[in-house]
Amino acid sequence: MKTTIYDVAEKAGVSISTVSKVMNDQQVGKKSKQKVLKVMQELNYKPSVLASALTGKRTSTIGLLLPDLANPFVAEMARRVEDRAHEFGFSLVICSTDLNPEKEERSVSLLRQKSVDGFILASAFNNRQVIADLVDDNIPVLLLSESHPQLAVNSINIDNIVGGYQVASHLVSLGHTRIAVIGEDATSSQQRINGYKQAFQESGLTVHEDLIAISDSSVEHAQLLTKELLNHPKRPTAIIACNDVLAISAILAAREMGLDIPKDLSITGFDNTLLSKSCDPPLTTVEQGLDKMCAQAVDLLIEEIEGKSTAKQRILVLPQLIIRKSTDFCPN
Amino acid sequence: MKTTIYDVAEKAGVSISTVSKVMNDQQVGKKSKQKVLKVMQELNYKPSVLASALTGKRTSTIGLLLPDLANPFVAEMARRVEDRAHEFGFSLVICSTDLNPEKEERSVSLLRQKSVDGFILASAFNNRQVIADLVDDNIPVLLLSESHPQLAVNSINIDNIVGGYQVASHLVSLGHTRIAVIGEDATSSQQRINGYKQAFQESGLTVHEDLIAISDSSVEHAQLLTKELLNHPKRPTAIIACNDVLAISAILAAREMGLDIPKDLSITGFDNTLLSKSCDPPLTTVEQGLDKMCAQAVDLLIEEIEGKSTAKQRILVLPQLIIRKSTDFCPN
DNA sequence: CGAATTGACGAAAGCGCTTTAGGTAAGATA
DNA sequence: TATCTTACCTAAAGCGCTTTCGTCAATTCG
Repeated sequence: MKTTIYDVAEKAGVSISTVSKVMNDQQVGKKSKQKVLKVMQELNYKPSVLASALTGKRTSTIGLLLPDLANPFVAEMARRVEDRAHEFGFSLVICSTDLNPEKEERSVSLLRQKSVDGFILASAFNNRQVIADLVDDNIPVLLLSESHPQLAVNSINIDNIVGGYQVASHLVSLGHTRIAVIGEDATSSQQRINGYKQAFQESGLTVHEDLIAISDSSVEHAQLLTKELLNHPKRPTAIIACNDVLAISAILAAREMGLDIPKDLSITGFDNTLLSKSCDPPLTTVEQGLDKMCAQAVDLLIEEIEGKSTAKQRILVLPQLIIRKSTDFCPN
Repeated sequence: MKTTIYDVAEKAGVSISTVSKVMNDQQVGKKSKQKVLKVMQELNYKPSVLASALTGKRTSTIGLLLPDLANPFVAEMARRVEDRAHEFGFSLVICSTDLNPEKEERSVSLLRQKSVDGFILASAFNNRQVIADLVDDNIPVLLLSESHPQLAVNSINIDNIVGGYQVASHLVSLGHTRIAVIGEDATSSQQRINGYKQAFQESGLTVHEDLIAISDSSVEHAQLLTKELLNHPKRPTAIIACNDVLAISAILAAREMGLDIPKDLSITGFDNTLLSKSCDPPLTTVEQGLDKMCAQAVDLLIEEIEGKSTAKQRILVLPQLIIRKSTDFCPN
């Protein structure tokens, strides 16, 4: 039998209200307070979050929704969010959505039943209606590394357009003109692609829409798409992948076709994950200030949860190009 | 204001007990049942997990503790556990412990306050006392990919000995007789090394203890050790690394010494991570059957949570050798 | 046709906590 | 001494749900 507030009250010879007040730092006589604290110690009493949440207090739990926890970049983000959340005594319930709008809805609905205090939607979240409902119902939400400009929601993001622009400019400066892109069905990919297009246009190059492919984020599919891109009558000399995992898939596919990276084909990633350093060759990629972003995200959400927040914010962080060995001059 | 069971009851013209019974599939007259269901629909009523848990039901939440969510291998595990848990309507609260016994304790304590239904301790968990307490308090626990033979706890693991044996046998069958090993200071490495020794003895080969090195798991140290091993007066023709990261470090080190993999030196990994496919050359390694392990883990834990479980089990899963390009016949 | 059985339903207690309203004893005021 | 304040503390209601128990009407049987 778990020890309850009643056990403490009885053993300390006070009423449960007094015990409750001690726990919540409300006015209590010094003597009673000491006694109660001592008994709590002795009984190793831990109040039930369930019960206290039922009476209107927080659960100190936040729901973290992300596309796929198995994606190293996403996992890294989750870890950082987790650390910051723990600092405030919050825990994380994590759900992978696979970018599937129904899963997204189910997860949010489930977590709402479990009374999480707020949500962080990280990396990508497609079901806009669900977000809107959350906002309507006054449940704190924050978009991390994902944006829905239509919605009045706190969000914190890297500037994906700049990121795409940086990568594309880098390749262009190496002499590439036929550059393929492989992205995911997510806003961030779209924005990165837009940046790429801008860089192209600025350099007076034409964008070939048939060199832009959208993967469903499985490794197999990405490889398939890569091969298709490389079989294009006028084979591209570089591929911009919208994240590191896609980039690695592309490397594998290219290698299977007998191509040397970066001699025959330059490939760039995005996110600067662990993978990008340890793969062969190490990836040229884009670093997001993940650490700061995640911390800020948690801070902002918790502020909103605790009702201290002012107006909604939309924060943009600037990315940074990291040049490694997967890009080289355009062959011939 | 969230809609509660009272709202439903009132609108349906029945008592809250009837509504509750409908939700819990207890005997209720057909007419009332239809009516209640309809009203629940209309009001989009979702019962509060908090409230129902307070009256003795499950929270349908399990605590997943792991060393570091940012580690891709661990994250992959987490994802699989998550998927299986979701199938049963359970969610996951995830905590990284960094193998720090105090963090381990804090996390468990916090999650207990939040009334999770059970715990999965994955990959590694050092604070044995905490596990013992959990067992004493009859809270379901399961060790995944980690074992504490002293404790009567459900656990599920790969058979590391067999894994080591498979790898060593493979190399022996390729004609190698001087095989070095590089592992970490962990039970799993020890067991893998034992398997290697068994394979050697069975083949009538002698184990040279001076060809076994233990790395502190930093990439640099692993490379240093590799070089030392390769500078041994009688240079080994193969290296067994106890995980993929170590294997890749070894590859890099060997390459720096001008050796060709696998012509001059065969190298094997362990875990069959993404890395092992994407590195050059792709690693011969050992697949753990993660998918099945994780699913089984969840199944077992939930059985225990629902009280359907019989005795505690200790399950060993057999690993599978994956032969890629990093191993070849013994030179000369 | 009366008695016994059965099924449907609701009143109410209880889960562990917070919070409000109110009571009591001690000290302050005059 | 009589009246007012404070300072502490508690009883009790309430959060949203489950569950036990009792009531009542419909059904069955002798």
